[in-house]
Amino acid sequence: MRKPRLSKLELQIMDVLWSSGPSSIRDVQERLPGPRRPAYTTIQTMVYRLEAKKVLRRTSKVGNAHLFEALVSRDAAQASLVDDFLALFGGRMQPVMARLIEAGNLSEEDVAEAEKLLRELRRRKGK
Amino acid sequence: MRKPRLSKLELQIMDVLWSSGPSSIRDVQERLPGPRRPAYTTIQTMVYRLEAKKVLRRTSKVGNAHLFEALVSRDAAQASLVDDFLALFGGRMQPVMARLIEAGNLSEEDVAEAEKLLRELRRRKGK
DNA sequence: TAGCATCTCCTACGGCTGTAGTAGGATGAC
DNA sequence: GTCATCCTACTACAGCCGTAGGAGATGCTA
Repeated sequence: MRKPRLSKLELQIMDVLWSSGPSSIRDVQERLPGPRRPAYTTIQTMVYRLEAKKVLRRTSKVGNAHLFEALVSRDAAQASLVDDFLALFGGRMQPVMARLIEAGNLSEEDVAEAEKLLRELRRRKGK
Repeated sequence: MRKPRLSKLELQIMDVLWSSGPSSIRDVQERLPGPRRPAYTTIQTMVYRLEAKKVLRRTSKVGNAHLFEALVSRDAAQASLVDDFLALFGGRMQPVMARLIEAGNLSEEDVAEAEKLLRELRRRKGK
């Protein structure tokens, strides 16, 4: 599976598919967040392009409307996102963490959670 | 100061200015990493655009070459980067951390460092 | 001062993203 | 059956990014 490289709007669209399963264009458009929601045909264009990129595909029809489902997992897409992001920082985590903490985005609970995950991972690997 | 929103190449260019101080276009082009380095005029175009966006400015001349210096700090640029990145995850840190750890990007040292930073921040704020 | 190297400034273009309109086919309600 | 509604498929366009070439000015060197 190749790297997806999805934009913000593309991710929002995929989020609907990941959360709600196979959906029509209308479904996607209506479930998009915020008051400044793009027009129906805007979503349609993006969905068609995602289809061309094999990020999603048509499955079945309901009435004359197509349903679309994700071909790329949320995990895979997020992994690409993280990779690209890290590359911007030269792959070094430390400045990233520093920025996250200074911006107040990273709480003590987050760090505690991270530690727990790390311990689990080590245990799994060590075994 | 507005949000910079710099692309990968723009960041690489700014990195030279942040690291080396005022530089000519030739300087920037030669200090760019990797074997697939863009042409001189490509860098020039990007620099001109960064100038139009007020991310950098001309300072002086050496011979007939202009020197350019950063108007936006590395910290500010990185902060924007982090903000945009977090927005893609809905602002929730937990999935981000999980992905970082699973990808093996986040080491125990990184987490320890994060804790230290958090403690410092708490101390500074608490006082 | 003649010539070469270097730099500036302008122009161009293809790809991607976000935006949306239009034409026409299908569906459903009456 | 007819009409409004909904959906599809296609087309268009502007902005940004990466890419770079060409024309002409400037500066260095012999």
